[in-house]
Amino acid sequence: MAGDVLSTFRGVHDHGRCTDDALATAEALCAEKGLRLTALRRRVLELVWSRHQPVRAYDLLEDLRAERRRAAPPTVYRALDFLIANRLVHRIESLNAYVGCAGPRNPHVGQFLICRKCSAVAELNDGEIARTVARKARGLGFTVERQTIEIAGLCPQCGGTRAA
Amino acid sequence: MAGDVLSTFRGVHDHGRCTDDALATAEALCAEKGLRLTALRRRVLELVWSRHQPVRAYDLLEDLRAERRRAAPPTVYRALDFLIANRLVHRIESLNAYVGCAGPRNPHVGQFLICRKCSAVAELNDGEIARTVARKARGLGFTVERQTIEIAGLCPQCGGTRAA
DNA sequence: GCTATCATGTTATAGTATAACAACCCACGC
DNA sequence: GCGTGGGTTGTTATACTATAACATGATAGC
Repeated sequence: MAGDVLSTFRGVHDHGRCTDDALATAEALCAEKGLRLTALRRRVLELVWSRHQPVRAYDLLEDLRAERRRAAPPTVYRALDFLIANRLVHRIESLNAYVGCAGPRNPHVGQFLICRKCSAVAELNDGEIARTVARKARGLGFTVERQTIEIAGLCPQCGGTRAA
Repeated sequence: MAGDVLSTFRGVHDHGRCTDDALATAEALCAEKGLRLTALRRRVLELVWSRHQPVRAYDLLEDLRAERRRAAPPTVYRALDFLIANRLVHRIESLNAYVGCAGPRNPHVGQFLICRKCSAVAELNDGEIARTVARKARGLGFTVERQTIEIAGLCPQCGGTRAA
């Protein structure tokens, strides 16, 4: 097993459905935990999911402004902070961009395959990678708190080799 | 074996010496490859090494300006571009900062342990991690071009567990 | 020396993110 | 109901990060 692929590359799934699912899951999760998924936060989450690509903060801001004229940078950054803190969204460090978290209920670390051609992103949740990294770090006396693993290259559609 | 640790945490080595070594290696490498390690580029590389921490571009700029009044943002960014392209410097994506590459002659991928308390960074060159990541990605049909692996936490001095 | 090329200077601007304080809203206890 | 207290959002300003575009300068090979 290659591990769970929580978000697949473009074309491999029903995108409208995955957005709806993500919102429903977010609603349920926040209800369980007593978190306030306000209209603004919910809408930002929806906008993050609305493209199948990493989205930049100022693109979200532009979208938001179409329907909420008062939106300013802090509006979107604060919503993103909430969503990230509660694992509903991930930040892709190497792109300064954001993607919806594909499995907010799973314990996970944030491993991403990022296609440089079509910008599609797949989120992995591979325990073997996470454990290997953690073991090596521990062996050096380092206490791991957060793993940022971002793999750039070409997705299968854009020139990757066929999967086995 | 935990793999090579190419840059150790604060206090574990002779820092003045490692800076000198890095510069000497850079000189030699550029001479071999016909690259122009100009005074500016050499100085920026030296400034990157001069602290044992990730350095931000505008801190480098401030340092540079003390001795070269005409320095502007492109001055430092262009020098960094050259140094990164030739593997003499790494960019830490999660910090928007730069560190000297500890082993520019080794084939390597850029794996970093980053202490959130003292900001020390250790560069790993762990083949097992790199191979595991590459194998998983390949298994999904993805062609890997670049791995960004940044592990945040606490170094041994700041609260990490003792190394075995 | 000429010239092509690469390097640097210079000005301006694009892109990313946060500080600081004001206003609002809503759940809760009185 | 009525405050009141915390969390959310509005608002303005600014800090931080990076690049575009064009001018000028240095260098190497001919």
